[in-house]
Amino acid sequence: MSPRVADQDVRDGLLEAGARLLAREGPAALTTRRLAAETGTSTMAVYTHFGGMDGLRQAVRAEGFTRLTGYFEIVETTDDPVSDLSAMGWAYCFNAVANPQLYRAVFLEPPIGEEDVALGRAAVQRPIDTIARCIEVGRFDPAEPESLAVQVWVAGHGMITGLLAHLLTLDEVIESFSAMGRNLFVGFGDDPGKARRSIESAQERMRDQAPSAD
Amino acid sequence: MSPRVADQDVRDGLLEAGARLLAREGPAALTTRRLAAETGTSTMAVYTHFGGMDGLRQAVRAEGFTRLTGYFEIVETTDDPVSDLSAMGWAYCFNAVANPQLYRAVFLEPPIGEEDVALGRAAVQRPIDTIARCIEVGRFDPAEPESLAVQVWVAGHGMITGLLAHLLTLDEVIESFSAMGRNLFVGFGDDPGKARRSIESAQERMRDQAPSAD
DNA sequence: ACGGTACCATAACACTGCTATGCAATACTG
DNA sequence: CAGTATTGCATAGCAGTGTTATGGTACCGT
Repeated sequence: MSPRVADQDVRDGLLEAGARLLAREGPAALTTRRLAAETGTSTMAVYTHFGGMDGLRQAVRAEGFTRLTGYFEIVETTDDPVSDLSAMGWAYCFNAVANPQLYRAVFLEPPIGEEDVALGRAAVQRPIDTIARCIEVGRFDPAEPESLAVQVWVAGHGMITGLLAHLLTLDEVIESFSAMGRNLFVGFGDDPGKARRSIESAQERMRDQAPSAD
Repeated sequence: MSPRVADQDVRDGLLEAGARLLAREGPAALTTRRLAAETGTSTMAVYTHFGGMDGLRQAVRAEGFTRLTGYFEIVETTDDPVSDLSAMGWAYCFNAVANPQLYRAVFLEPPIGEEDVALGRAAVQRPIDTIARCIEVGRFDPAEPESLAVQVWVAGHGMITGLLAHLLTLDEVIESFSAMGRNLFVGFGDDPGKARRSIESAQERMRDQAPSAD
């Protein structure tokens, strides 16, 4: 199929340039001719490697998922799973704020293929495991971790998209983040005081992981 | 400025055709030439009336806000403000499911002009008033209604966008809708039993307001 | 009735994704 | 090792896009 090494180089170059162009100049900059100029090839390379712009966008989308997984992994596991979960929430926000255009492409565009949905669900596996741990140690009442994860993700995703559309300010997001976290965690069964302290400790843990423009 | 009546007719025709094309065939169908063909004029009409495609898209956006306001207004005010608030949540979802492309254009695109943000905040005035009523009658603890409204909107918006991106299923949305509502309302100070009953009554009230394709 | 103005139809420009064609270099095959 | 087959990309072109410049035309105020 793809025996030569140089082919993979061109493919990776297009993917890297695509993610970079999208992140820095927005979706309008993601054109075949621009990609050809950036990678020193021609527009046809996009078709041989991705079948067209839609295919390349889908690949960039997958790249965004893996980048998100990376953000989740910088959160270390402690003996306070609620704090870990909150920290992942902040990591999620940092990823979105650091790469807003990529976040848009990944989570707001309608999926080209169904395999993207599978990729997305795989990316949130670690938060789901953390929620399961919250249940195991008795912080949350027994429940389906996936069901709780949906609520947590909805809260984070809703805040991020509201922020990206300029319908919420950053201050509102920060305030709501803590408030919604408390309300949800207490609703899940956690003690109000413990929930508040876990959320604050997460904020402390993530303070130095400030978002850096990519 | 605009003395003749026919001018307004052309403007309204473009706007109506724009909203219809966007709703039925998606953003790709929203082109100058297509609009010209639909309204029986030429591409220049878009420029005289809206200054370009961006201006027309912005106008369609505003149309989407007013349509949302209309959905809120079909919810009658009762003596249970928590039920009213939940019913508006369902109305919000119905609007989004009935006009997904319009919802995308209104709430997911980055705002062209800041006046759109003001329009959006005006559209959610009625839910905010309802939250204020929840506080007045003692169902919610004293708080800034806007602060609580942000959390409610974030929950609804997050679920809708997750649904539109095929990252959530309709079943997940319906389940989460009730669960998040309960968790948030109880966090706001409501009695768990009362919250549950109000949400269920809202679901009952809105049962016949099923979303119809536009 | 006439000047002025606002509106729109026509045509063109630069740009987009995409396809057909051909060439060059690689990989298989005897 | 020679010859062929195949893969990958460069070139050029097509149909489509938003936008602009240029006219013409119908209206409005006087």
